[in-house]
Amino acid sequence: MLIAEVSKTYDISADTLRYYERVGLIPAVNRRDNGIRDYNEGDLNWVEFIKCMRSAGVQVEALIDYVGLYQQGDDTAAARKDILIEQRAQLVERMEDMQTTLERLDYKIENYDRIMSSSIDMSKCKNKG
Amino acid sequence: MLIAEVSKTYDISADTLRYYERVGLIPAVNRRDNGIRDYNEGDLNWVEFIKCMRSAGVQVEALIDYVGLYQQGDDTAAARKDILIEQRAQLVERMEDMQTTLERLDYKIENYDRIMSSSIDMSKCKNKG
DNA sequence: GCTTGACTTAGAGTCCACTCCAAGTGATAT
DNA sequence: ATATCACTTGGAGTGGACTCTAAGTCAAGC
Repeated sequence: MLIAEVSKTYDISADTLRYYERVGLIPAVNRRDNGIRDYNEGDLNWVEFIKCMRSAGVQVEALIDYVGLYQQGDDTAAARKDILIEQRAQLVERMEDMQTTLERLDYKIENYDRIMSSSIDMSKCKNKG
Repeated sequence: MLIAEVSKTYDISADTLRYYERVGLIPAVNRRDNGIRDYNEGDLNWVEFIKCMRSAGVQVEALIDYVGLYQQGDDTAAARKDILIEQRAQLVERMEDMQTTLERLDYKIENYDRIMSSSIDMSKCKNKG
């Protein structure tokens, strides 16, 4: 699959796909004889995985480390797992912060509901009075 | 409360506190006669609110808009509420992405557990055989 | 009276993660 | 053969959110 179609399929710009490969966030992509990228299934799996991780805010550097270890072979499985566990922990922490903020936003929004409905009541009184 | 103590209390650098005020992310802070910031309770409430929002990734610009409206008075309550609702929606969306990624990480970590325990079994066999 | 230390400002610099640009190649359509 | 178009590269530029620097003010302690 050419980069344009990958870009469309996964909604990632071609520039970003090239950038991901350049910095080692995905392993080197399969190429045609003329050097043009021709993503195979394995390449697409990486793209999809990285898209998922990035959409959750997992840092590029952690993913680069992960991919680097992956390319060094099976011996690195334990180190790779450690990276995933660490990233998971950070993810959970961020989600907890977000949950706190969500509750606070809900509270404030409810408060605005109350304020605004009471001001409507007052205007009704005015109109009536 | 002087900026140094606010910085310590809320774990936000003095530079960041000044930056927040400069760009309008919090309303102008109370000052002593000589111009030195002396945060009162209202100021601290803003600091705490902004810290909470930023820790969840709510964008600075949305918060600047919110604070701007707040300073324009009660007429802006509806617009402020709209901002909160919009930010809440974005927050929920990000949390959903994160939930998806979390599940995927859990799956991969479990997978590493399986791979690695099977490789331990093999080495046990080796040692025994 | 001089040093120390916390504060002030405007503005420059940094980091991350892209995003864009210029110059060039190579296959296809007219 | 010439234009079009998608692709290639290295490197420069951008946007968001800080973070740091330089130059200066002010109050307290020796």
